[in-house]
Amino acid sequence: MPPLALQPSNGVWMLDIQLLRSNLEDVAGLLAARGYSFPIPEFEALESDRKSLQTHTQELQARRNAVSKQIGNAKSKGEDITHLLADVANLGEELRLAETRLQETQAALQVMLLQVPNLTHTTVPVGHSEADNREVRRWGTPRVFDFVVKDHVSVGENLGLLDFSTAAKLSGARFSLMKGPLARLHRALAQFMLDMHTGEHGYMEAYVPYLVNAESLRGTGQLPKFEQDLFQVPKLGFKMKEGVEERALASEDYQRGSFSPSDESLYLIPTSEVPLTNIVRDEIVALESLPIKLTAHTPCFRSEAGSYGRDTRGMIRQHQFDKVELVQIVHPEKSYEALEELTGHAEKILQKLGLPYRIMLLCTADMGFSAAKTYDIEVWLPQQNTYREISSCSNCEAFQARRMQARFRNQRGKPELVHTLNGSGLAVGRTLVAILENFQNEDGSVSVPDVLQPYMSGLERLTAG
RNA sequence: GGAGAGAUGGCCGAGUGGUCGAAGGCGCUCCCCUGCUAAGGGAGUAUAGGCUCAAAAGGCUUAUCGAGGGUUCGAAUCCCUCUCUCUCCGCCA
Repeated sequence: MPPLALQPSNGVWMLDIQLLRSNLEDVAGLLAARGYSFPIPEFEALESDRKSLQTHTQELQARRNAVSKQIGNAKSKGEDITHLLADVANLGEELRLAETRLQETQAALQVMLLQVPNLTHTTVPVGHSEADNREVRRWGTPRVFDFVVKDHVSVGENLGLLDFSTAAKLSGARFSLMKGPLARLHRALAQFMLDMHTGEHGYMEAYVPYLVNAESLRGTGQLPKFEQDLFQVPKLGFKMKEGVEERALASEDYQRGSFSPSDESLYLIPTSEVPLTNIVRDEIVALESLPIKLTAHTPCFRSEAGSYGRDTRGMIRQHQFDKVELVQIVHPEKSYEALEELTGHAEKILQKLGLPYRIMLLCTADMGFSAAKTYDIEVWLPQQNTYREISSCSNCEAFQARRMQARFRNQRGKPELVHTLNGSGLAVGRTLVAILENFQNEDGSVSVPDVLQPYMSGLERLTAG
């Protein structure tokens, strides 16, 4: 294996490193509430190593810089410099050693800290499982059926518009094939959502890459911890890549250690939150440009390695699904306001479609890695006789911003981390499931929600044939 | 895929081994002068980290000229690898 590039010395920290140093116990307590046990002794040991190594290294660097400056001066005056050179004879080796050890310690610290999830907001209920999530409100009344309701798989397959066995032939389990008016309804949903968010809610539509690099995934928090959930794509063809590496490995420069290979893979996006949010990575945006509100309709790809056995039937849990995403980049003081607003934007879609739902405030145990506070929107599924997640709206506060170094210039003209939010507005596949189940008729047809009919050339029902 | 050129601070742009975190210009901020829709003069103006300090201020210090590595007492400058941008040719939805 060629040597991997080490992290930059001023690394990407996940929590505010200052906060961690000064309030270690408090932070660990908050993390414990969300089920993460922070390794305090290991951290303290690494941190104290870091401190002494860094001080020592910088002293050596300062000495080297001073002597080098003297040498420069002496030389320009034509003075003898041999005694100066003797001065720093051993400095080089000592410095090299110190730098290496510092880098290793920084890297170890970074590996540890990149695993640490965000701190939760004070309004988040402490809990141990999803059972402790708190229902905030409900909208709509579930329809009363006077016939036996079918699940979306039966509805779709009976119409001949949904075909899982062919999808399995093409790709394997957890893929779906939609046909005819059902495929169109799926497309109509995405169009409708985008039109609402751009036309009514003030988001700018974006078309984004579906393959992103590791930096982007690190920025939004999917890497390094959740690589197993992602589909990875080698950047170069294997053959080409091998050729390049063989040549490189044989080269004199590699032998000397001055070769750095580009072995970066790309990853299929698990959500367009990744490309949308990373738009501001390594940027300092103007105060006046906030809030930045972005939306995109993209496919999302998840390998979901850990979840086999759950929702095996139907379109609920797929390796590929479409989603319309909402992202906001906001001033830190406005982010909780923005979370309510963004959640409302997602709700509006369900209201327009006429699908009953409830809003759940997730408890500490059930939240995503990067989130400080999350509302899940759950849509009513009559066949399951329950509400199922269709959207997740989160305020990540400065967590992603810190990883991304995404900042704005505050009123004093100083860079400050932005806050980032994201939410599904909505998951298109699951919305389609909800429509198939809630709008099914006794004869097996499915009514098209009023707001979607204009996108379907006025079609009012999905019927067999 | 082939050939070539490039990447420097908010922007433009100089800088081929030393006192360069980086000339000059633009922009921006503050001050002065002048006074009518302008101009002139002066000062300031990167980011991140560490140590110090009760804290702020301040002080000391380190790193950063696309990224990583190498050579050197010393690298924006020399060498290597990678990434990206641009121009021309080819190919292509």
